[in-house]
Amino acid sequence: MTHIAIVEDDPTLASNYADLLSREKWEVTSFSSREDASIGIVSCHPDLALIDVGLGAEEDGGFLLCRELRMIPETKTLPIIFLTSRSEQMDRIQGLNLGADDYCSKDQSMDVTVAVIKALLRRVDFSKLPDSNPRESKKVGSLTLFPDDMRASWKNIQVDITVGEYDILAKLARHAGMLRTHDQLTIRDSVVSKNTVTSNIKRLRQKFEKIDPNFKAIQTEHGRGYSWKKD
Amino acid sequence: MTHIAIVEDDPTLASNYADLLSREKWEVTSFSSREDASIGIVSCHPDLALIDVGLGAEEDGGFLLCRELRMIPETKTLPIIFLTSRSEQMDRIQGLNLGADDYCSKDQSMDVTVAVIKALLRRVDFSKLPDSNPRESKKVGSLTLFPDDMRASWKNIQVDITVGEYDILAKLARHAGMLRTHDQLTIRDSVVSKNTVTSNIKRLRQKFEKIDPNFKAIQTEHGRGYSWKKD
DNA sequence: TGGATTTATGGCATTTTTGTGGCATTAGCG
DNA sequence: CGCTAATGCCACAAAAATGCCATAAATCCA
Repeated sequence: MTHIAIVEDDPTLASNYADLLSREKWEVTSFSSREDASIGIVSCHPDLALIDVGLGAEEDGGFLLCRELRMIPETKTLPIIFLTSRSEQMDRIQGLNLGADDYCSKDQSMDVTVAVIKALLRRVDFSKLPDSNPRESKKVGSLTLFPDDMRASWKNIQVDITVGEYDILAKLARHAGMLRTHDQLTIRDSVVSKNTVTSNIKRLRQKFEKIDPNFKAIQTEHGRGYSWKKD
Repeated sequence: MTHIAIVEDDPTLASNYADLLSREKWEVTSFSSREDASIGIVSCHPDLALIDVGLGAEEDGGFLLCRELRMIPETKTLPIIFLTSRSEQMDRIQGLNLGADDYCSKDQSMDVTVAVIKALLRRVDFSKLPDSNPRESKKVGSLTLFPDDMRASWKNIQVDITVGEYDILAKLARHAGMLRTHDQLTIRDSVVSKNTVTSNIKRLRQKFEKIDPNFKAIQTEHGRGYSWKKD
């Protein structure tokens, strides 16, 4: 699954973007400060980063972050798109010169942002070698997540889960040991009933137990939510 | 030397751009009509093309050209930047959906254009692949692809497929075993024609099954996309 | 311990996604 | 210009995924 990082300090906007991108079936990780982002992005290695230019107190925290990321080997070539509320052309030039790939005005429709992201992802994809790309995977104890195709395996046995299930599983496992509330595990709009999460957890457990009757990694924290127990 | 193609029917503008780009030490080739460009670009294989949207008599000759180029194997992944005098947001989305990489308004300073070009070149450069000869036939299990004439054979029996079908087949088979999303299998607009991929998959399966009733190499991964199963 | 609340479960309804055949439109070519 | 094949589009069918509900079980707290 394509993984996109958002760096935006306005919580409302951040969640708007998160919603929008989730709807495109992309995995989203949000950061609200430059400090969080520069550490987090390196460790969660997203496929693309969406960065608000006017981040933090400084007028151009986003630019600083971009410069920073471009100096770190792991993120030297990370596709970066700037979000800007001001639409002066200097911004665009400055951003591009710092090593960003493109920019989007926050004033326009978010459809534009999606189109820009898609175009950039396509460009990056064009140049992926067919064979030299081993399937990316993330290991959390006995669990292995394969974001590329939204699959998972437990003790090296492939578990046959659906995309919705993967979504929840990934959210749990990515934050292993930490509590995830119902809301945090909800896939789409928060309008849907809470049973949805419950149902998916149920199905996940069933599928894992079919492989390993002793499976206990999904822990329910009564009244709070769920968590993934590292083994 | 980086080689850039300009497609612009206003001679004054064309020469302005040519000057500007030459100043960046880039080699420039200009075309003034869609017809010239579609032939010329294929044969002079530039590193990037700058295309005026309002090319020729039609209001959107540039779009037509882009679509054309995206269907020709040699220019399928050519970096394309649109030049537009109108700056409506629909233009940007439409252009991007046609497979372009970015756009620039002709109203702004040309410095912006240069910055955009540089950003795109940088992105392409990040991932220069040791180009394998695209003319060589490629074998993937029982399947053999012949890029020259866009044909394919299955167990040494020639399958009579069309270019559009070849396109999708190649994308699937070249990434054998890996998931290809709907978006990845289509170059053009994914909003208007979502069934296009489905239709082509359908036809491909039909044609392969006619040869080999047991054909199962195209696997659908529900909610994810399709993949080619190695045999 | 008992009642209130939260979570688990199985089954079923709904929604989403994919497959199929047919037809309309378009591109390519002589 | 007109013919033919390719392509895209649509409506409906089939399959899969997802959400919902009633009820059972578990947990919490007074």
